[in-house]
Amino acid sequence: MKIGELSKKSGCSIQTVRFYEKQHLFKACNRTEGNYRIYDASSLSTLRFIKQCRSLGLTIIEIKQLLDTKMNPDRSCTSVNNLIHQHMTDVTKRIEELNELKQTLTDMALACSDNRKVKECGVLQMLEK
Amino acid sequence: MKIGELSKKSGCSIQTVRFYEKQHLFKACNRTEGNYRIYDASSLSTLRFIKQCRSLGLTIIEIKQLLDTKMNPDRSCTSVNNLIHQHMTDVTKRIEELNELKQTLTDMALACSDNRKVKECGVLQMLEK
DNA sequence: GTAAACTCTATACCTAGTATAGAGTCAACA
DNA sequence: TGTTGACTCTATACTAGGTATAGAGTTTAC
Repeated sequence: MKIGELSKKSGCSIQTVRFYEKQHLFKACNRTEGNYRIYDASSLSTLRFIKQCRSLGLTIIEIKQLLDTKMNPDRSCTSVNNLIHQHMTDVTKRIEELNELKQTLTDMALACSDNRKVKECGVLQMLEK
Repeated sequence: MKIGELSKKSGCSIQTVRFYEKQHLFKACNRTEGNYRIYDASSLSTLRFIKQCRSLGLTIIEIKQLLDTKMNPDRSCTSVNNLIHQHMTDVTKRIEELNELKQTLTDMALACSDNRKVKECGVLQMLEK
């Protein structure tokens, strides 16, 4: 199949597919005589794998490592587990940070109301500190 | 004071200060004969205001709007309140997304353990789907 | 006088794409 | 056979919010 079909089936845009190729994440198996990229079913499943990883927030470098790891089915999968655990830690930390931020924003919102003037604005006063 | 002192007092790096200037967020009041930027106490408080806003996750454009608003002390501060409320909505949404992501990662981590081989890896199997 | 510390501009780089421009390719239809 | 439209190609620029140089000039202290 050509890139347009792959794009539709995978849900990645054409530019994204070409971008992944430039990042050495994912390569077309062949080209036509007119220089069009050609993909097969396994290209599609790799691209779906990549998409799934991206939706988890894994970076391109991490996905590259996972794809490398998949090339050696008999090795230990410890690095995969470590990656997921580390990522969970990061996400947990980020959630905590955002919860603190939300609290600050809530306090800030309570400090003012509409119908005030800029010079009396409780939000701006909090931002001065 | 010169940029190094401002940087230390504000906690923003020198490059960041110059970057904000290039973004028309913040300008040195003067230059020395040798073309060094000169700042005063009000520069410092503005920069602290900017830093505070950034720590809340406001964008540079939003901060620019806030700084503009502050120039007109007698106008209504409704836009400031709206900005904070919108930002709270965004943060809340992001927290929800990250909580879902965390759940997915947790399920994934449970699907495998160390001491398995890549071809048996529960994480990789989940990523294939 | 000179060495160290500081500052200047300009440019490139980062992530993960997105959005063009301008050219080439291919299939269908008249 | 010509041509129209859909598709694809490469290359480049842009996004946000900085960070990190290179190479030059300035200031300060000894």
